[in-house]
Amino acid sequence: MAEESKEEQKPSVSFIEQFIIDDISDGKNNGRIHTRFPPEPNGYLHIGHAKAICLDFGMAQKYGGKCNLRFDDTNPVKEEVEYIDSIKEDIHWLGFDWEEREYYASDYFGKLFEFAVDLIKRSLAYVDDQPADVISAQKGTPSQPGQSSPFRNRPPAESLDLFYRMNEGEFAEGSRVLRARIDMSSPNMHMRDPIIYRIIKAPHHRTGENWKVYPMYDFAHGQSDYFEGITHSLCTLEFEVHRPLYDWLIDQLKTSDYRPRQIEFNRLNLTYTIMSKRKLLELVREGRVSGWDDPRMPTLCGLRRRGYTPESIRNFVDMIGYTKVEAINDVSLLEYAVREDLNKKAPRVFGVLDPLKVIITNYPAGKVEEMEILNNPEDESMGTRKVPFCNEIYIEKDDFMENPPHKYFRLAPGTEVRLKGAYIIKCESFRKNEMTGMIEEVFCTYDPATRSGGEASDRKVKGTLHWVSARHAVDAEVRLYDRLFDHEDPAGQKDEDYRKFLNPGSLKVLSGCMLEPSLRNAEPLDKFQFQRLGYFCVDYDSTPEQLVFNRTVSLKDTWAKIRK
RNA sequence: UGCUCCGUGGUGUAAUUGGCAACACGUCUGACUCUGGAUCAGAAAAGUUCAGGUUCGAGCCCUGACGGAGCAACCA
Repeated sequence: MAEESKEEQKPSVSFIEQFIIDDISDGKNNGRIHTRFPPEPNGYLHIGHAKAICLDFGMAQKYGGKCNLRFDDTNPVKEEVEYIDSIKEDIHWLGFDWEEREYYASDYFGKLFEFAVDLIKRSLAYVDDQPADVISAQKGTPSQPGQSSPFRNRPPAESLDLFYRMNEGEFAEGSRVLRARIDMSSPNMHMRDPIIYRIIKAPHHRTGENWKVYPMYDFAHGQSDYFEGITHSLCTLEFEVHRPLYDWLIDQLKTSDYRPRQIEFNRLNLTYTIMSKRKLLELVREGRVSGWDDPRMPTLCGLRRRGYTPESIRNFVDMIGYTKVEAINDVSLLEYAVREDLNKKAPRVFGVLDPLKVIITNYPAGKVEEMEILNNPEDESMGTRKVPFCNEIYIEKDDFMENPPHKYFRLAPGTEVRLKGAYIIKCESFRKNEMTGMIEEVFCTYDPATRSGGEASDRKVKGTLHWVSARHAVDAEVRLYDRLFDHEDPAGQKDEDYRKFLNPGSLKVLSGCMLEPSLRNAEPLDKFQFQRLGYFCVDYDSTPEQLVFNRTVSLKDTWAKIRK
C-alpha cells in the first residue's frame, strides 16, 4: 500500500521554477513567460553559459513561453562581431532556437537615450563633470556612506544641454558622465548615484559612429528586458546586489502592471578547469592551447571538438541543478554524462593505440577472413560490420607481458586469450630486441574451433583483447587529452597564478596507431567507442590520408587500479 | 568592521504547507560477460556549521555566534 506515494513522487523543481509556477498561478504579467539569453559578444560560450541557456530556453519551453537571444553590446571597445556567429552556432548546436527574436541592446540606444533625458527632466539624473577617481572616492566604501557630487543639484536644463553635447562628441572621453540621482548614503554601493552613461568614441559594431555616449550595463539590461516584454530575467548570483537598482529603474520606466523580474542563480564551476572568459582568452593568446576550440577548453566549441554531444551537456546541466549555493561541480559527473550518452550511440570499433605485432603461426599466410562483429551490443539495431582477420595482427603493447603479475588476464607466454569476434589464441613464444630489450613480435597459435559463433566458441578464457589486422589496418594519429589543470580549483588559489597549475600532460599525441579499416572514411566529429579504451571522435584536422582522432573520455579502467 | 546572499555524506542536489534525511556522481565489494572498462546487485559514507529558543515534533520557523561568497569598474 506504500506504492501510491512512490509513484506520486513529483520531480522536484528548482527555486527558480517554483517562482515561475507561483507567478503564473498569481496571474502576474497575465501568466506570460518570456525569458532571454543575453551574452556579451566578447568571447566564446563555455559550459557555464550552457547552464544559463538550458534554464532560459528550458523554462520558456516548459511553460509555453518564449526566449529571446539578446546580445548585450553596450561596450564597443570590448566587443567584436567575430563572436556573434560563434555564439549563435553554439546555441543551435546545444539544441535551442530563438526563432526570429535575435535582438541587440544596441537596438534600444534611441529609447534608452530618451529614457535618460526623461530622468534628467524629472531631476532623477544629472551630468557630473568630475573625473573617475574623484567620483569613485566620493562613493565612499561599503562601510562608509558616500558624499554628494557638487553637480548633484545641477538644474535639469543644464544637465540636459550637457548630455546632448556629450553625445555630439563635444567632450573628451572620461570628462563627463550621466548619473542616476538615487541615494549617496545607501548601504548598497550600486544605489550611490550610479553612472548610467559614459562617453566612448570608439565605433560600435552595429551603430557605427551614431553615438558618442553609451549606456552602462545597469541602465541597459533591465530596460531591454522591459522593451522586449521579458517576464523573468535570470542571471548569476553576482548580480544580486544590482537588483534594487534594476527595480528602481523599472519603477521609473513602467507605465502599466507589467514588470520584469530578476532572479539570480549559482554560476557553474567545474573542477580542474577555469570558467573566466578573460583567463580563457589568455590561454588562447599565450598559445597555451591551440585556440578557443582546443578540446581541453571548457568552451562549447572545445567540448564539441572533444566529442561531447549536446545531449550529454544538457543532461549534465540537468543533474547539477540551480541553487544559490556557490558550488564547484565535479568534472567526473560531466564525464559520466558523455559516457552514458555515447554508450548508447557510439559504434564500437577496434583501434590499437600502441601496437605490438602478433603472428599466428598456424594460420594460413595468404588467408583473410571477414569477421562479422556487432556494432553496438547495447543496441542491436545498429547492425554489424565486417572486420578482416589474417595471420598478422596488432594488439596493444600492454596486453602482453613477458612476466605477468598475479591476476593479469591478458596475453603472456603459455596463456590463452580471446581475440574479440575472432579466435582464441595461445602465446607460444616471442622475439625480443637484444639491444633494447623491447618485445617486438609475439608468436601464437590459434584454435580454429573457437571462432566466434563456432562450436567451441563458448570456451572460457580470462581475457578478451581487441585487435586489428596488420595488413589491413589504417594508420592514425590519436590525441589523448587529460584535464587542463592538475589542481581542482586552479583559479581559486590566493596569491597563486592559475597558470602554475597547468597540467603538463594534458595532451599526448600518439602516432602510428592502428585502426580497423572501416574507419578510413570517418568524417570530422564522427564518434566511436574504441573497445576497451574509451570514446573517440574524428578531429577537424583529419584527412583520409592522415586520420586524426581525439579521445573524448576513457572508459573506467579497473585494471589500472589493480596495478597500483 | 556596512549591505546582500549562502552553509545537508567526499562532490553536487532532494526532503510534500515543520513529521525521525533521499537521489546521482565518486569510492568499495560481489555477480555476470567474447569490452578487466558494458551491464547488474550490494555496501560504506551526513544526523543537516555551532549554541540557544518556539513546538508533541525542526534540515525546514526565531535569535545569536562561526565560516564562506559577492558588492567600493566611466566592464558585463
